Order: sequence, then C-alpha cells, then structure tokens
Amino acid sequence: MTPPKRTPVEIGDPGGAKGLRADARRNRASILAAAEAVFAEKGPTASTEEVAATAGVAIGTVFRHFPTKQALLQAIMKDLLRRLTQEASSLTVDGDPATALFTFITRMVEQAAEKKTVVDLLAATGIDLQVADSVQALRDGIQGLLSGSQQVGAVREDVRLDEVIALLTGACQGALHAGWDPDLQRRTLAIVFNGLRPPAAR
Amino acid sequence: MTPPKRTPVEIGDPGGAKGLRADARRNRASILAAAEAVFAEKGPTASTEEVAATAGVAIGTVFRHFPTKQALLQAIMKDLLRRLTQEASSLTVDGDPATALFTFITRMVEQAAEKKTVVDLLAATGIDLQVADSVQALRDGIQGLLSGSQQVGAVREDVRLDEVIALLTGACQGALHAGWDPDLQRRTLAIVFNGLRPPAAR
Amino acid sequence: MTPPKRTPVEIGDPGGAKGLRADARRNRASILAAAEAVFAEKGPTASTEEVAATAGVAIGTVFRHFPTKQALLQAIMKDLLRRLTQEASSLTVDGDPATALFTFITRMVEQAAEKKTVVDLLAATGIDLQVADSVQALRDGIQGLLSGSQQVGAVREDVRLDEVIALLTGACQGALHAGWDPDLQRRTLAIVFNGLRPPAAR
Amino acid sequence: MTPPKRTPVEIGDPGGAKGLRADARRNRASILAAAEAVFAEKGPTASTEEVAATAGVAIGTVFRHFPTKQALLQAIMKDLLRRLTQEASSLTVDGDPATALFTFITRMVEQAAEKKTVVDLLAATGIDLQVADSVQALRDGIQGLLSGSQQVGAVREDVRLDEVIALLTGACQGALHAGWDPDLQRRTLAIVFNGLRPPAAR
DNA sequence: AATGAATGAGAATTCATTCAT
DNA sequence: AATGAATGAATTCTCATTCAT
Repeated sequence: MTPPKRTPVEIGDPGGAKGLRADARRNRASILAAAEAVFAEKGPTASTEEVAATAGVAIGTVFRHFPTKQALLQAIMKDLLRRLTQEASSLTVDGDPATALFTFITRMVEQAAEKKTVVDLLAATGIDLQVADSVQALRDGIQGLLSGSQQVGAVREDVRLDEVIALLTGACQGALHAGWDPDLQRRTLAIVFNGLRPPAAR
Repeated sequence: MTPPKRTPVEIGDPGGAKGLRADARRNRASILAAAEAVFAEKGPTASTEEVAATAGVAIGTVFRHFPTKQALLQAIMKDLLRRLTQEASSLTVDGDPATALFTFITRMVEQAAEKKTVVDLLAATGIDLQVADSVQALRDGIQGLLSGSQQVGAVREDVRLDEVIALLTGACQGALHAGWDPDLQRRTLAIVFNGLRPPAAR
Repeated sequence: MTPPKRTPVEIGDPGGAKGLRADARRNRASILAAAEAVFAEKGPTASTEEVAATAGVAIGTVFRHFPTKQALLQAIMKDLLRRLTQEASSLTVDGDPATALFTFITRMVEQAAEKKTVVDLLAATGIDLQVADSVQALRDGIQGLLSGSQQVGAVREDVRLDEVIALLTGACQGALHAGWDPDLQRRTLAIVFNGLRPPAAR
Repeated sequence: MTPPKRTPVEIGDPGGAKGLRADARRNRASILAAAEAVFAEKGPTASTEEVAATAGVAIGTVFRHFPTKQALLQAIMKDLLRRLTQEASSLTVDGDPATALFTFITRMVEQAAEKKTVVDLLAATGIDLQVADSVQALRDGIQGLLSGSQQVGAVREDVRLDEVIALLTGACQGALHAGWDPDLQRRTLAIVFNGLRPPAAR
C-alpha cells in the first residue's frame, strides 16, 4: 500500500495534476515545461501556439489544461515559487545557518536565467497573477533563512526581509542581462553579501 | 550647495532632429515624449497608435519619424541614456567625489519608475536595440564616478564597473515593484553602499 | 371536462431508442431532455459540451447517440413535432370541434417559450433538418382540427391549412419576444381568431 | 450653397458616416450593405470575415468601422429601423388613412426576407443590441398609422399598438419560411386584416 | 458502451505597417 | 509633411468531432 516514492519536487507535479488520466498528466507536465522554456526564451509575449508546438500538442490541449494564457503564466509562476520555497526550506533544515541565506541567494541568481519568466513577471507591473499565497510561502521560507543567519551572527541584526527580497530580486534581474558571466555574478553578490554582514564578520 | 545649472538637455533634441522643418522638429519631440510616457505606463507592448494619440499626431507621422516601432523604442532608449550620461558627467564635475557615485545610483533608482521602459528594455533579452554606443557613453560616465569615489577612498579599490552597473540595474528593476516605498529604497541601497565601501570607511 | 388521459408520450421515447441497453436508453433520454432545455435557454449555438454536462454524461456519449450536432437538433425537433401532433390528434378526438383549433393554437403559443429551440429552428432558413415527415404529420393533425372547425362553421370555409400554419408560426415567434405577457397573447390571438371566424360567428 | 439633393434614405447614410473621408464613407456603406446581405443569408452567426470579403475590403477595415461584431449588427439594425420608420411616416403623410396601416404591414412582410437579419435579431433573446431608441421611433411611426386608421374607422377602436406589432412581427417571421409565396402572404394577411377591421367595415 | 482528453479548423480582435488623399 | 484609412498577419480562445483508455 506504500505509494510509489517520487522524487520530491517535479515540474507540474502538484497543483492541478490530481486525478488526471495518465496521458493528460503527461501532457500537462510537458505543457508546463514547454511554457517555462518558451517564455524564458521569448518573454511572456511569446505565443501560446509556440508553447503548444514545443510541448508537441495541439493548441486546444494547452487551453484545455490552462483556460487562458494568464492561467498558464500563473501556473508556471506558482510552480517555480513552490520549487524555490522547497529549496529555501531544505536549506533551513540541512544547511549551515551562517551561509544558508547566501547559498540560497547564490543559487537563485545562478538559476535566474532559466527562471527568466518568473523574474520578468514579478517585475511586470499591471499583470496581476494572483499568486499572493505562493509568494507568501516563499517569503516565509526566506525569512527562515534570514533569521537563522542573524541568530548565528552572519547577517546584521537590522536587516529586514524586505531588503533581502529587494536585493535578491534585483540581483536576479541583473543576472538576466547578457554579460553576467559567473565571475561577474560572484563579484556582484560578494558586494551584496559584504553589505549584509555585520562589521565583525567581515 | 546650489544645484548645478544644467544645460537644458531636452527630450528628443539631438540624434535625428537635424535639418527638419520647425513643425517636424516639434512633432518629433512630442512623439518621443509621448512614447516615453506611454511606454512607461503600459510597457513596451503599448500600441503605436496610442503613442500617436498622446502626441496629438496621426499614426502616419509617427512612422515618418521612426520607421518601425523598434526604431522608436531605440530612440527613447538613446535619449534616456544620453540624459543619464549627462547627469553622470555633471556629478563628476560638480559633485562631491566621496558621494557622487552613491548620489547617482540613488537618483537613478528614485527615477526608475518614470524610466520604466528603459529599465524594462535593458532587461529584455532578445530585443536587440543596438544602442551599444549610447550604453558605452553611460558606462564611461559611471566609470568616471566610480574612479573618483575610489580615488578619495569612498569605494573599495577592487570594485569594478561591471559590478556597479549590475547592482545599479538590479536596484532599478527592484524599484519598479510595488512596495518599494522610499524607506525600503533607502534601506536596500544602504546595504549595497555598505558593501561597496572599504572597511575603513564604514 | 376532465382532461383526456394521454398516453404517456415521453421525451426521447421512439425514434431511435429501439434495441438499446437499458442504460443506453436512459442516457439517450436524458441527453434529449438536456438538449431541449439547454438549447431553449441559450439558443442553438449553445455548446454540445454543455448539453452533455446538463445530461450528466460525457461528451463522447452524446456523440455516440447523435453523431453530429445537427442530428441532435433534428432529434429534438422530431420529438417536439411528435408531441405536438399527439396533442393535435387528441384534441381532434376529444375536444369541442368549434374551439379545437383555437385551443390548439393557444396552447402552442403558450408553450412557445419552452419550445423556443424548435420555433427558432423552424424559422432558421438554411438549416436543413430533414424533418419533413414529422412536419407532415403535424400538418395532418392541424388539418384535422381545421376541417373539424370548418364543418361546424367555426372557421371560414375559404381558410386553408397554409395560412393557419403561417399564423400559428408567426404567433409562436412573436410569443418569444420579451413583452408578450399573457394579456398581450390573448389580445393578439383574439384578433387572429376574429379574422378566422366567418362573419356569422362573430 | 444648396446641399446636393440626395435620395432621401440610403443604406449607411446617417448615423456614423459624418466627417469621413470619401473612401472611408464608401467603405462604410459597402460594409453595411455586405453585412445586411450576408447576415440575411446566413443569419447572425455568419463570420465577419465573410462580410469583409463580400464588401471587398480587408477584415481590419470592418473592425475599424465597427469595433465589434455586435456593433456591426447594431448598426444594421438601426439602419433598417430608420428606413422602416421613414416608410411609416411617409405613409402617414401621403397615404390613404384607411389602408395606410395595411399597406405598411404588407410592405414589411414583402420585404421581410431581405430584412431577415433584423427579424432574427428582434427575435433573438439574449442579444442585447441596445437599439431601444430606434425601436421606439418605429413604434411611434406605427402608432401614427394605427391611430389614423382608427380615426377613419378602418381598424377596430379596441386594438392597441402592442397587438399590431405582435402581429406584424409574427407575420414577418412567418414570411421568412420557405413556402411563403406571394399568394400565401396575401391570404395570411387577409385573415389578419380581417381580424383588425371592425364588423361594419367588412 | 462510456469516458474525457486531444485535435485543429475557425472566429473575433489587435496592431505594426503601408499608401492614397 | 501630415493625415488617417486600409491592410493582413498574428493571437487568443472556442467547439464540433475523433480516438485512446
């Protein structure tokens, strides 16, 4: 009666794939993956048609799973937020508190390019994707990392969640630009981390 | 502490207005201004038609001056880059070297909202706007500020232009998000500046 | 004055339900009923999907029973025509010949709203529903009523079936419009009936 | 300075063609004419694309003149209502009061086929075309005819506008069906007119 | 037989761009 | 030079119909 052990966090896994037929679940997942890829490459104005083509399904199938383009964007968004939240909490549990926050930020920035859509969307004023709850979950996760780091003295006491998220978002945005080679990434984050650390810890 | 009298750098002034009839020059300027306003409010997907309406001209006139929408976006971009470069150089000349760079960054972030288009465009991978020369000019300007700050020991010696621009861009992006109230702006930049300063200067 | 016991003429009974498994017959009937209701409310452009949902079956089941949407519309049509024919013949047998025709017309008009689809379809040129035989049966029924009325001198001798049907159809159409309250219905039919009666009978 | 004498009531003439360039006015008129023809033949579900093709313009041109399909349907509707109202008032002025109403009804029914769209639309519940004012104008016109006829004793005193319109609408609907040859039209209307006349006038 | 997912041909609408006035 | 009407490709979304489960 044991349910099959799944790798914990898959694309398109929860949040809409319950109770679907096997083929439908497969399609849903490829559509999400295709959408993430296409929107990452071309931005959120890429056509749903192209997502369908990339996923290898007909256009109708995309709309059967996500009744509007907005819904599709929203789904990608939630999916990514969920994965990030996961990552934040596993770092909270398993990571070294003194570096957990820095590690998380570094990873997010590293992955920023493939997450371009989300970063774009987060930045796009006027597009209301109603993912408030997912965002809140991620905020909670980051708050955990921040508090942990502060408790062990790795981050200044007066730094608050909002600044951290602002810096994180900004860094991810920046990472999207051409020219952010790994070295530049490291150097830029070094400055940010430096700014976060208490004088003593420098 | 009187603010330096700036030469009146007007929108749409150089870069295409040479040898035009007076009315044509006027139109070119209102189109650029309208485009900046419209794209700032609605993003780069706003219609050219709306730009024309805002400028008070017919659509044909927009296309006479800017043969494609890309060209219009590019023109706005160059225009803004030019003004930013101006700002950087006047700060280089007139400002306090110890804070000139920080002042510049602060101003850019403050103005980020009205410059939304440009920030967006800078972030938009895949849109090749061919404004390399204008960007280079701005880079030069910022390099001036950076070098000045480093010479007086206000910024770490090992910080390079690329990181500064990366941080600047990121901060501007971040500033576009809802929730970046002035206080958050200040707190976030404080961290960045802190990271830029040499240990001694803290 | 007891209303005549009608043989229970059910929706979806004959005309396609022969030799079906019990569940299939049940499904066929609910689909027809659902279709009648849905099309009556939303017009013939309502989606087959909605009919399926209303009937509580899957879309495939609808198409198994009625291979095209046309076929479904046709089936509803035939079904209704059959019931109307029934009504006409029971009035012929049981009703007062002097008023049988008028009664029939009045009833049809009263029920026009719930029969909206059929009225619409009857009116829709270009939709060939191939229900000629069912229509003929109804025509025969009405002819019976007309002849009876004429034999007892309740309707002018020179009135022919075609005019009666034309008036009937027109009145049903009219009844669909907003504003045909019962009083207006009565007043309008009064004029029609007046026009049908011989001078003597007025 | 005399304005050119136009034939009084043209398709597409007032109600939107003011101040348009000559070519635009021409296109607007052909679109309206095409729409009337196409919708008359195929019903209001015919595609806007087909209207464009019939009018000999590109699809965009239709939408430039009528920003939605609804707007196009509405325009046809208003146009026809206006022409009918015209017809009613010229009969009021010029026609013989004893037959003016009957003449109007006869003409409307004769033309019903080409006016199919309107009749359909009037009948289509759920489509709100917001032409209340135009409808009211037509009602006023018909009321004029009715009152005139009643004053000279050609129509019963107790007949009211609502019934007349109901009969008129019904007759027009009926006239749309295949099989309403001119003779049937005449015979059917004879019954209606008979019902409208006072006993004395028969 | 039933289910419901997939298909793909439209349909309405938008908008950058062209061109006659 | 300016105007603004026309063009037509592209886009989102719908729905009758087919087909694998």
